[in-house]
Amino acid sequence: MISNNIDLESTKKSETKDFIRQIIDKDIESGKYGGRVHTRFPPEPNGYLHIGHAKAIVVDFGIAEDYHGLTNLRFDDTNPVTEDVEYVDSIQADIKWLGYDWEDRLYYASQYFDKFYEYAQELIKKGLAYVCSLSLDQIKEYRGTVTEAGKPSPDRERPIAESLELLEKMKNGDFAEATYTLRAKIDMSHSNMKMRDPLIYRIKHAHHHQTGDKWHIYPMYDFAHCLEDSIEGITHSLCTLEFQNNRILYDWFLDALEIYHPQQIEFARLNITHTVTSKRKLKQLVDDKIVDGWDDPRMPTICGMRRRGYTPQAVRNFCEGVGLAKRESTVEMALLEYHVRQDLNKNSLRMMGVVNPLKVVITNYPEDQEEWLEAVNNPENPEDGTRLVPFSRELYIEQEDFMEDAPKKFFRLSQGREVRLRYAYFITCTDVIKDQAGKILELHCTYDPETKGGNAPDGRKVKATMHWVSVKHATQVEVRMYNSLFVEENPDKKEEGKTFLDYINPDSLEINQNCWVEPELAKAKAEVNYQFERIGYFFLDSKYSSPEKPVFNRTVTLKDTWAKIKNN
RNA sequence: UGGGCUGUCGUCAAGUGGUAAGACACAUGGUUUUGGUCCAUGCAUUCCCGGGUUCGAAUCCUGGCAGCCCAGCCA
Repeated sequence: MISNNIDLESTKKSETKDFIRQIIDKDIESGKYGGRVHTRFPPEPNGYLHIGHAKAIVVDFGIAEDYHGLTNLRFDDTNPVTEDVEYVDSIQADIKWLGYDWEDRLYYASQYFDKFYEYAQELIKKGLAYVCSLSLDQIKEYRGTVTEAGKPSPDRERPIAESLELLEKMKNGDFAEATYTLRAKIDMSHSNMKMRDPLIYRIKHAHHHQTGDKWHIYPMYDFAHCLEDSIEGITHSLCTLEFQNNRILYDWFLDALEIYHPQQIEFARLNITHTVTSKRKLKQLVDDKIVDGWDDPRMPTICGMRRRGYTPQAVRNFCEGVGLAKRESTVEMALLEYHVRQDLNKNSLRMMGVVNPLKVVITNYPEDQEEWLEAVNNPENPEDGTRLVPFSRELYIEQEDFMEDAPKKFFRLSQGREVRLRYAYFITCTDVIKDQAGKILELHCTYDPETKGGNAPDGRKVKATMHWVSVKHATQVEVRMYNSLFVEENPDKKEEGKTFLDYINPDSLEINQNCWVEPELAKAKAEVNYQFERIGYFFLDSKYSSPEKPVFNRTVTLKDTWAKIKNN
């Protein structure tokens, strides 16, 4: 009885809702939108999606899903000079990869351009907008500052008919860029700068990837976005904190036009330590060839994470795990890695591969003999079955797994010490063979035939189990180890004269050419996550790997308790 | 500086007047043919600071302080 109550209580607490879901609960209760929940994900097609967008996607699609609502994918393509179809394709691919579906609701802001134009005319007719002839610099000057009120444009009281006519000419391409703008007539002394007669249209003689050369004027964000949401019947327009100042305008346009009015709700964007997510900075990493492209496995882009071997489920779990609130925050990279490991532990195939080989000769094992030993593919999922791994006289083990004059806490191989080779035998190191310079060339060991499979009939124990591959049967592969791109938690931290590029980690990529894997791994498939036992999770590189020369990306390391002990 | 928003463990984050959830990280033990996984335990006498209201305050009032956003014909 008592424990039941405790369970109930703890369940309830762990399910507390974020502030947006609380708002939606209230809206549903009050019948605000007839119980509907309809969100949208509105990227501008001017760059690749990154982990920050992933959170927005999980928020937009996830919330709608929770309430059995809908989510539209809408390209907010109101500025043709920065946008490109290249991005509309990649963005769709990335959202699909994350596992979300907008069904037939793919929209473009540009498909509403005619409607926007009508709304603009209506605003003029209501005396709420005017065509302004101020130059760029003048507009800036007339706007005032945060502490000083602005002053009205000389065109502010332009007759309605004249504004209408001028707007028509702007639309037809009769004027040069930057000669005229359409502005909302609001309040030049408003304490919120956004309200000081914001621009509605600007002239751009630009080719648009969707509408071609039809338009010579393009709408500004504040005018367009609320209308897009209104036209699509969005209920909750979720966006990031920096738009808080814009909400007043969002509401103003919809009220002025007296049309369907969704509500904008802002939440904090996702920041992660040891990386950057600004479009400009990511682009610079690509342009300066610091990384291998937008999909470099070190990039926080969705395509980068995909190439590295992160799974959609891990990324989604992470995004859900970071929470949804209004406070600016930076999540530790460790949390992302935790979710990646969590997913991969359940869903990866265990294999054996040696990254830094050290040759071992089993001196009492017959030279011409080989055995194929059964190994479990995934102890977390018996359905993944077993495979056979070849064993023979000459093996490779990991250099790190042998130490001369080993300390007490080192459990692995050393002279005179016995360890287990996973799924194979107990071996004992008898001799260390070195060259004249004292460099270790190989190890001589003996094996105990009684311990086949890894258990001693006499019940004796060993402290370590090590991975290995048979030299004769091994395939050489390339393995790429990735470390964080930046050495500083916050690459944007301001030290005098430094930029984020000064905190690039010189060791963010280590390429190992001389790695050896078991036969099953030599046949590794693309898009499958593997665990190299005791090392980490790996994924075939989509760019450089080939059947002749497999290239593996390290997705993430295994947690390494020994590394901690060693470093103390 | 005018306005908008935010300050709860190292990092996220619940909490909505009844005596500080949870996760990651960290630490310590146990299990283990991966020093992985898993399991157990510990980890904020205190919520940016000061004053007030109250039997009772992270929650209410008040005065400070700190951080972020806004002065693109970007979104």
